[in-house]
Amino acid sequence: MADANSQEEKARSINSTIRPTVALPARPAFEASPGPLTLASSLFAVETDEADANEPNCQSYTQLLIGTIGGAGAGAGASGGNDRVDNERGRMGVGMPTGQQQPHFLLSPGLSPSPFLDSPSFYPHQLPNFGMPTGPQMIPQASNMSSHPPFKLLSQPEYPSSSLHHAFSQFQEMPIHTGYKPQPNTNRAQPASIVVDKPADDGYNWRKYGQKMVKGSEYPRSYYRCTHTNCPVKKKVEHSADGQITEIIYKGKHNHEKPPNKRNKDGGAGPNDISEYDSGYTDSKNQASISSDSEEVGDDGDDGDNDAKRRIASSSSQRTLTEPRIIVQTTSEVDLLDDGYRWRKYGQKVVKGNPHPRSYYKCTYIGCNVRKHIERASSDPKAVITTYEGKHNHEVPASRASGQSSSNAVFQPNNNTQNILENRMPSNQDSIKRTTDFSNMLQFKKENNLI
DNA sequence: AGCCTTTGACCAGCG
DNA sequence: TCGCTGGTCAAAGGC
Repeated sequence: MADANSQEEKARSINSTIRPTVALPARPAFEASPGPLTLASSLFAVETDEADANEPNCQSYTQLLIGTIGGAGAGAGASGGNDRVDNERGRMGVGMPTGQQQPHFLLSPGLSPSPFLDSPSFYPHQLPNFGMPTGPQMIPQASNMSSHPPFKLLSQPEYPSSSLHHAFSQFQEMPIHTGYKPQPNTNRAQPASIVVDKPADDGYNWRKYGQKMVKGSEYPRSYYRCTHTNCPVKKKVEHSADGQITEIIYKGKHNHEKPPNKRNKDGGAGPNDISEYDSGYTDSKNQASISSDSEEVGDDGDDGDNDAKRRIASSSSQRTLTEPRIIVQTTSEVDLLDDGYRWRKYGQKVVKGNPHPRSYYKCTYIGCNVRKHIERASSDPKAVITTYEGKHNHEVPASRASGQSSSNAVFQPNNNTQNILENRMPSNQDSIKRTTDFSNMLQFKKENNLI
C-alpha cells in the first residue's frame, strides 16, 4: 500500500503539469447530448469563419484535410480497420506523416481521441430515450448535434470499442487529461437539473471511498475506485454548482475486462449503462467532462509501449483558466511558435519513453499568463502536440495580427504548412457553427480514398 | 451476508 | 514550522 501510494503520489506529481484540453461548444441541456462522434467532430472542427483574428492558424477540419492531405493516400480517417496504419503510426493518429507534410490529424503518443469516443460521460444517463444505434446510422444524428455542452473532453484509459471507436482506431489508445472550467449555460431555458448521485455507468464497478468538499466548489468531489481486485483505477467526480457532473477524472488503467453481466445485475440496460450507448449520446449533463490522470497501472505494465507510459499531465491551476485548448499538428516546433503571439521558452524536459524533450513556453506579453507546451511524438519528431494553458488577455501583437509569419520572441518561424487541429472553448454564439458535421468528414475521407 | 455509501479523521504535499 | 488542501482510510450504517 505504501508503495502504491508512493507511486500514486509520483504520478500525481508528474501529472501536475499540463492538461491538454479539448473544449467543446456549449449547448442547451435539454438537447440530446453529443455522441462521441460529434465530440470527435468537434475535436477536429474549427470553422475558418469562426477563427478569430487572434488565431490566424485556425482552420476547419476540411481545410486541414485539403490543405494538408494534398492528395496523399495515406490511410487516414475513419476506417473500418483495413487501412489501419501500422502500430507505430497508428499510435500517432489518423494517418501519420511519412516524412513530408502529410495529411492528417496527428495525436502525439500521449493523446488519442478514441477514449473520447468511449468515455462514460459521452453516454446518457437519466435520459431514457437516447438509446442510440451504434454504427454509421447514427452519424447524421451526430451531425445534428452540432452544439455541445462545454465539455471538457478528456480521455479515459480504456473503454469499449464501437464502430465509431473503430472509426478512429488509428488513434492511439492513450490516456490524456485536461483541465476544464465549466461554462455557464446562458442562452436557453433549461429543464430541471438532472442531478446524478453517481457517475455514469461506464461498464466497470466502482466503489465510492471518499467524498470531500473542494475549494471553489459548492458541491463535494467524490472519489471512486474500481472494485475489481487489484485494479488501480480510480476516478473523481466533480459537480457544478447546480449539482450536475462537471468533471470526471480517471486515474489509471483497468487491468481487467469489463465485468460481465453487470447489466443483468442492474436489472437491464438502462440509460445509465453507457455500454448500451457505446458511440451514442453523451452524458445527459449539460456540462460534463472526462479526464484521465493517465496514471500507470504499474511499471511492469506496458513494457512494449513506452509511449503508453507517457503522461500528458494536468495542473490544478489550469482549471481556473479559461478556454484551454489543444492543438494537434504536424509541423516543426518553430512553426508551432508562430501562432501570432510571442513566446519565451522557459523550460524543457525529457520524459520517459520519448527521446524528444517537452518544451514549455510562456507568452511574453506582460501580465499574460498563457503558456503552451509543445511535445513531440517519440516516433516522429515532426509530430507534435501543442497544449495551451489559459487565455490571452491581449490581442495578437500588431506585427503578427495579419496572420503572417514574422518575428518571434524565440524563433524565426518559417512558412511550412501547418496542420493544425485546434479546439477551444468557443463562445455560446458560435458554438453551432464551430462544430463540423462528422458525416461530412467521413464523406470527405471516402471521397479521398482515405477510408 | 455482502456490497455499497457516508463521513469524520488522518496523512502528505505544498506554499 | 504551520496551515491549507486534496486524497485516502476505515468505521458505521443502509440497501
